[in-house]
Amino acid sequence: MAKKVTIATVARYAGVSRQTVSNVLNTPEVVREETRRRVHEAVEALGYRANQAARQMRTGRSRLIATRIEPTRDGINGSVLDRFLHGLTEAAAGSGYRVILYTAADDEAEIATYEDLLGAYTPDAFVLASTHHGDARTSWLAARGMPFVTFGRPWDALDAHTWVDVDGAAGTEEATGHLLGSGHRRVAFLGWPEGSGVGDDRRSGWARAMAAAGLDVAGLAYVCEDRVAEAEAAVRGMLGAGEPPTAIVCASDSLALGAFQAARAANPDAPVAVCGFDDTPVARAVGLTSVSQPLEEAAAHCVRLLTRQIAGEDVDGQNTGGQQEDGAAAPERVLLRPSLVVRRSTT
Amino acid sequence: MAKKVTIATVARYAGVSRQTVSNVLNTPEVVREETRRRVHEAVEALGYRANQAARQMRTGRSRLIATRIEPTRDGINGSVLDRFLHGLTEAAAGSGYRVILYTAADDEAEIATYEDLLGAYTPDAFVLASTHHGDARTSWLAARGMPFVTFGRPWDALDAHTWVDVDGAAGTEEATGHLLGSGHRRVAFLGWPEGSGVGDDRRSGWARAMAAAGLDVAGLAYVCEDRVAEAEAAVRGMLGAGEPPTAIVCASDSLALGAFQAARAANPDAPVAVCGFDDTPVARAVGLTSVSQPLEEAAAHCVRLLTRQIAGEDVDGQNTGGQQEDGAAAPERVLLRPSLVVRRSTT
DNA sequence: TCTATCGTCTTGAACGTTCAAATCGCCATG
DNA sequence: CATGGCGATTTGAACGTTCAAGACGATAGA
Repeated sequence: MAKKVTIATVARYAGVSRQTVSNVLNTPEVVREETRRRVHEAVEALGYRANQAARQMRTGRSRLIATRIEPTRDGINGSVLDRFLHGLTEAAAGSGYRVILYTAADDEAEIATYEDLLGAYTPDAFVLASTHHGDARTSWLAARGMPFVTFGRPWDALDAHTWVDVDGAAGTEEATGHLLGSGHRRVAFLGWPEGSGVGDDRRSGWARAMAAAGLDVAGLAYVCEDRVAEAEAAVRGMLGAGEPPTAIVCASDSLALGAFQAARAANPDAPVAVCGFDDTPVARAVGLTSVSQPLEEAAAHCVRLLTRQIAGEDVDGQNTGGQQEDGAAAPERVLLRPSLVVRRSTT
Repeated sequence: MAKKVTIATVARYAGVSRQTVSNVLNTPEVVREETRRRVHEAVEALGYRANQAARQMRTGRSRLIATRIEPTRDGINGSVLDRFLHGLTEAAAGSGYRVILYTAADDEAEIATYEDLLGAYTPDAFVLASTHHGDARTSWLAARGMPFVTFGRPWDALDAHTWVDVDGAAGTEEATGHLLGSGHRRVAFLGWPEGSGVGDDRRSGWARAMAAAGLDVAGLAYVCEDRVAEAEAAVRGMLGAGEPPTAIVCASDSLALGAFQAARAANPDAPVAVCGFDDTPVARAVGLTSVSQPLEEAAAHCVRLLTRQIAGEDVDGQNTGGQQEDGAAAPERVLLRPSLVVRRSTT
């Protein structure tokens, strides 16, 4: 059972003091090159790794990023957050951070978890997904000066805090444009009931594209809950009515799958074109055209913005009040453009 | 900015010493009831939370469970591990543990990550999924005496270490039995190429059920890669041949979806019955009968077995060699029974 | 030559917790 | 009445790291 290798072990091996080893690892520029080399050799030879707990004790930094893992949703779109989580873990590791998970049934429970986590593991930052109107979590964290980033806009006030999001409207706009380019004129939109930021945003992209083409959208906007069966029923009704659309842009792959099934049932040979959102495995499997979010990129931005916030905390006194010359004080926003993956459901 | 609340703050507030506070929290039985009450009040009033880093320094325990998050697979079945991960996070929280994530491209990279993690964050245990023949990770961890559990059997030697798994064979057996009960006689199996533990296991359940019913399986076992398109092609061929099956049990929902599409295309009015595995969102959405794994339960068992291993470590010297009266030394195995979710694809 | 400065390295202290040992009062036992 | 033991609590030390301050020799400026 090999004894634990501490900084003292390395120091003895290299014939220097503890602090010199620490300096080699944290502030190499203050130590002579030859010494640095010797210490590195010792670290290598002994397989030394800085103990995170001890480091945290002294510095107050845990190099941990906390985020919530959601219960699998009904729908098909759950996989989006999982891909994001994977991207986050990778990006974090690239910056020397690890991701620690928690669950919470609702916002209130989540805030209780914050208190727990902050007391015990003291993560350096939080990543919040699934933002919504009147989100209580962000203000709680902001009030405590905790660094955090949301993946998803704060739908109430865009400049409230740092966030990363994907431009859903641009996605549906591109999808609609793609259909218009194929000759479609009656392009419908199947979305969620009004009031959800994400849903309303996606609808607006469709409306914008239609308007730009000089087309009337009256009677072409449909609404239902985010479930396959409901979408299927809705589209069945839509196609049986007087002047049915020839293409449908959907707010999610769940809706799109339902629409796709209804379309094929109504006319197996030349079904109505259907376009989904999120490019989930199902869309790939079924051959559904869909809007794809750059999740890995979004996750990388989250980590980048967080590390910047954390670093900014160190020089706290300077940022508040003075000229924000370095811009570290102003919350940053990143809006990424999704891309359209064209498959056979729109050809 | 409220000062940090430490054990010393609580001690002063309650008029006792540090150690007494520590005792109230860790070994309440040694402290007088009245004192205990006073300390609890102080903890409550000040919102005290034990600092994990400091605790870890002293005890060597981090109360962290490390597990890997996989890159999203091609298929549809990725959601299985995500549900498991969610269950794991919840179960861990229930036992006072948190889940910390890492990624790794392959086994070798994963082992490198172990060294990193063990040096820095020193998790108390690991949970490994996606076990396979000749898994190098388990022996590495075992050699270092690291507590770990795999979700998935060690396919080489069942008694090698502690594991939790779902009885895939029982699942396909039940699915096959369900189809036989509906009057089907020519029930085919569509699985993965031989050599994967999971796949071979699932095939064996089907074979068992067929044998029990006295049916011949010659020419009824099909094989293809785990992709929707390939399954679709395979089943198209199958149904065009001389004596086609009337029902197909599949090793995954990906395969089942492909089979389902081919079946409906071949005969929209009375398609061949199809049964999948994993009860993924897609199966739910499309109406595919599927075998459902009790993932939350599996995760809970993992945590239970881990905490037991961790606790067993403390009395290390006693367990080795002596009579294993308490059984803590022998690796435990848990095999859970999946359940069949019947939907319209088999009626 | 004396002092100041710089580069390099070392020493003591502290972070918050728990372990091990010591203290103290009290009661039972010989 | 001395001794021992027990229950309840306190005190000192240690975990491994980094910060703050200091030491030491060499070089430069007055």
